[in-house]
Amino acid sequence: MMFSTKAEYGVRVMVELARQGGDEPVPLAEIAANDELPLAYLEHLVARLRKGGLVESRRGARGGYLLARPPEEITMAEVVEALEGSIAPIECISQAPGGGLVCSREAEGDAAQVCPTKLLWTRVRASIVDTLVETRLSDLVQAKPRAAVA
Amino acid sequence: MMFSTKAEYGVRVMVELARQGGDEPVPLAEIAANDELPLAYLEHLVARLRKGGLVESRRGARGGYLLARPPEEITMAEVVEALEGSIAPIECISQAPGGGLVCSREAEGDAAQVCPTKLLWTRVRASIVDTLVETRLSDLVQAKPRAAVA
DNA sequence: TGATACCCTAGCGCGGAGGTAGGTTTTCCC
DNA sequence: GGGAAAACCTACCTCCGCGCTAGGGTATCA
Repeated sequence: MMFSTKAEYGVRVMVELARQGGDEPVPLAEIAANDELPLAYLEHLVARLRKGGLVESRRGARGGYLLARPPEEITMAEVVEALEGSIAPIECISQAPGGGLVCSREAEGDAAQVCPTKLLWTRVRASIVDTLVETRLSDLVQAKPRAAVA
Repeated sequence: MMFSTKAEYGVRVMVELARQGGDEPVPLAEIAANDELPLAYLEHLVARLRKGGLVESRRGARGGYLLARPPEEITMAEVVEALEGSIAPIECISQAPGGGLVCSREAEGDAAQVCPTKLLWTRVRASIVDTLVETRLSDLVQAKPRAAVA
């Protein structure tokens, strides 16, 4: 297993918000009920989405959450990163402040000492990020006949 | 973080075995010393590699491990799967006994109920597996001047 | 016969995942 | 103005798997 339920639940919330479409804010309680997810826990996740600039909130009665941008302009890379933190397939690989990837195993002085497995994890990371960037929120929103709109 | 150190260490062991090349079995203690990894822990990992048919062992004095096949014929998908178990980006997705992917969230009776996020995780999984299959052990083995062969 | 190495089972400490609890603040509607 | 509805914030709690360690047993060589 690689992504936690943070990513799973969070993506579901985003899909649900995209479905409701309008300018009317959607209360979290409604989403929690629809997807049968724990409300209190969703609050933590949606806080991350908000800090990531993916979602906006309206407080008070008749409040709730809305997408900050149209679904076509939201990539799943943004969503997953907001929820899980920066995407790395393995602990020793992280992104340097410049875009490049760093392997903590080759930090030592010897420049000749190249980590042989870095190639693998770099490739894996790239393929994950690529498909997350290619997949937009709008791709996940289908017509699914919403059973009952209470 | 997505793969544990099981994958990290295990891949390193495989690379080390590929480097030593020959028909001479390599004792695990040597690999542990070279890579500064805990021997007792490596024993657990290499057991998985053996059960996965990737490595063969010789017991007793002058024993050790060898690759079961030449490095060009070993994909990283096999290695990672042996170490980590079946590759799934998220808990609710698993592979059915037939190759297809199953989402535990849509098990219920209604056939109309399609999980909207399944598309995403299916894509992610596919891209990971693809690059793991494409990358072979031989790709990771470079000339790295081994400092001192004791 | 001893040293060397693989092999197996058990257990343990810690951190993070996956929540729960309870309060505070903002906003709408009557 | 006074609820009620919702977002928001902080603190906590439990459980499980990761990353080991420990201590044996067993095969094989010199």
